[in-house]
Amino acid sequence: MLNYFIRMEENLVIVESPAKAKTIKKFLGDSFIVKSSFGHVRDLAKKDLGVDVDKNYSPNYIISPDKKKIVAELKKLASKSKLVWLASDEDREGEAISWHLKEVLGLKDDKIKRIVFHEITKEAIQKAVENPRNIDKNLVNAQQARRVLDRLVGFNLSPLLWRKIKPSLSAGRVQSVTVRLIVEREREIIKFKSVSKYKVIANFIANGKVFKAELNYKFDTGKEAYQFLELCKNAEFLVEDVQKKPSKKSPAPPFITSTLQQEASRKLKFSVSQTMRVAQTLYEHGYITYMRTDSVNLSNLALSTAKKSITEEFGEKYHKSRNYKTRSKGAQEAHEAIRPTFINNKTIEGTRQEQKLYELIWKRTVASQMADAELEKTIISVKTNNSKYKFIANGEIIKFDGFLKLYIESQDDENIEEINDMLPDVKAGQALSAKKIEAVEKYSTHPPRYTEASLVKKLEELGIGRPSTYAPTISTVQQRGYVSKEDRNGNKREVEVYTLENNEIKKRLKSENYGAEYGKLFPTSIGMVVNDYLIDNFDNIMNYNFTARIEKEFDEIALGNTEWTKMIDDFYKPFISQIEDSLKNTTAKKYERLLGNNPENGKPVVVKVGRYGPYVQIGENEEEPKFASLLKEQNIETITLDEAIALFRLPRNLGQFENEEVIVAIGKFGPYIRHNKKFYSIKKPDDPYTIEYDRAIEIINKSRENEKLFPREFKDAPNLKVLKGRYGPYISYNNKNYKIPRKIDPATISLEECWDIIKKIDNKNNK
DNA sequence: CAGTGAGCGAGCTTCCGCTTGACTT
Repeated sequence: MLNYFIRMEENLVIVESPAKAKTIKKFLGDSFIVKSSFGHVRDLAKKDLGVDVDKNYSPNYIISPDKKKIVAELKKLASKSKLVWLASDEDREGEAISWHLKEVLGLKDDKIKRIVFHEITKEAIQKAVENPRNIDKNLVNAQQARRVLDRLVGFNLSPLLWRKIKPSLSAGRVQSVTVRLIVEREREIIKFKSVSKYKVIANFIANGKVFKAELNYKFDTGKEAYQFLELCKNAEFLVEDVQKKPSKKSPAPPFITSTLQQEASRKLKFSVSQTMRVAQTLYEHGYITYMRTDSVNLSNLALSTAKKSITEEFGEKYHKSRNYKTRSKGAQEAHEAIRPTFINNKTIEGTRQEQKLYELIWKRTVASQMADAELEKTIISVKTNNSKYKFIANGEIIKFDGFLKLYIESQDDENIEEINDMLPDVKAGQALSAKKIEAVEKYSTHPPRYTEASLVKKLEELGIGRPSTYAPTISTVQQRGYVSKEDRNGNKREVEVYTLENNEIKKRLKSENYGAEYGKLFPTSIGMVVNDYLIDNFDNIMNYNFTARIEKEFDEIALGNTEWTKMIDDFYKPFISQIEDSLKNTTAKKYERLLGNNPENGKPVVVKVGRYGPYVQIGENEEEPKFASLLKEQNIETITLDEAIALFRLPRNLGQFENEEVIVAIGKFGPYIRHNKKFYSIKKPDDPYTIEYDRAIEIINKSRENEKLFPREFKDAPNLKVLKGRYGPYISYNNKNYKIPRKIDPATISLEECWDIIKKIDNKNNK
């Protein structure tokens, strides 16, 4: 068929991912060996800057330590092959991977062929093999510029922070702007003042049907709302206008990395990293296409199988072929959208999580090829004879469900308007009677804090970061202590409700929860300090458009219009003088805030940020000021005087037990009792501020008894033991270990439960 | 990992993007 198929093993094909290698092997026959490089094989040396800024930014590349083995293997195979096909992805990073491979394997130009394909089908691969090209050095240079710039920024800014703020901190083009987003959102929330307004909803009756309509005005006070209801007592309600409008909804495009992360978060409550882990498994099993992509493109094969699948299951009317266009900034489109490899497989074998994520991908992919939903929207406006305000009723009915049969995209927005499904058939001029009219006090809500997934959405909109880095970036900013993912208990408040019913107005108070947060990203005190320092001194790099701007310059390099070293030089010269200037002339603002005076002794209470993080100090310029660290969930910008003083109520010394002191305090992992160098955690409903001596001893004794239980043995199973180890409780059986799930208490676990766990884990491993 | 907050200074930390293991509990 092809000239290259001459002798066994004359061709070596190198791709980036081993799963891809496996698939391609099937399409290519015996004369091709297909191997993977596992991504980049070389990177800038890490021990210093890795770039010689005095020698025209010459990069010092070394083979990454974890790639030494694979490089040696590839070298050996390459030397035995006649041709080496470099088949890494068709984008900036992929081109660079091919070039680095050519360099480290010492390959001459006439021994390599550069090929690319966007989908893994026999046709696409054959076409690629028939159309080889050379390595695009301009594109490689664009990658070198990207790499070198990130290194110059990161390895100059970070040491500056070590000097000015605290060791081991970090800064970079992506992470620092990520932290900025979270800090600025938090400050908006701190500034936000919630106000309440009165929203009026009427339940009208027409043609024997009840429907809801909202007043087109919200009252500022309960008094005004009350006065309006008074007017409604004897009012006539007339239909002023009825509008009917056809409308339609279209399905969302197939998944890319960021949208998969968002939907898995909203629909399945997966964290961003969890989504990627599960998707990786699906990919490795061949169930889905590659999961790190920014392309919404579907292969022709996928389009035709989706069509077949939809027509067979729902009928021809439900199918509509669609090609989506990628709209995100800086997309490089080396892959397809994330879709099932075989669209006729509705379900797969695997863990519950794998099945759920697969089902989500399947539905989204198929729905994207389905017909629009056809709706009819109705708006009825109702006027009264003694007020200028009007009631508006919104109705929406589905005339044809189309893609909605399969998939509805979730929204982040929590304030969804009330919409009637079917409205009664009323005519202009028709009189209505009001069954009930209610004015409810509604508080405005602050801008929402970011979740991991909504942060990814924002980063993608700004063109910052890549599909392969969203999850790692989120974990980096948390590891550095700039951001933490937390839950917050809400508070209760009472809202006023005025109800007009049977010509009588009643007032009542309704209690509601507000301010509860789940899995939201909060900036830490140190995150805020570092952010402010960077914005003060490096506003260019901290600008949300910085990445977009340099991306344009990388594009010029890729087109061959700019020398990459020239672009870097233009950036570096002013940047390094900013760095030198900051080293000499700046100090990070010492954060200090006076909260007030301690009511007990009148001494000033101040929040500060020190070497070990944020703390409160009582008494200044004294021989012995008192210190206390802020709790994990407290922030220097929001802590109050009362909260600060409460910190000094701990540690508490409850007295002596067995000749050792019993101390209660709050540590890194929450409240604890310390006794004789051992720690016992205090769990709710016990409270470290109020717990008494007797109860503390009880906790110590209970924990001791609990310890005595281990190792637990069962007389019916001599080679089975329940143990507690470094990573938590586990079962040891026939020299194999099995983790005990968190929801099962190892102190009371039964033998049957042990067998269950063993069976489940063994089954999973055998698959 | 459990209690620090002065200052000195050895030696360490750090970036973004491409990809999976090896961890075993």
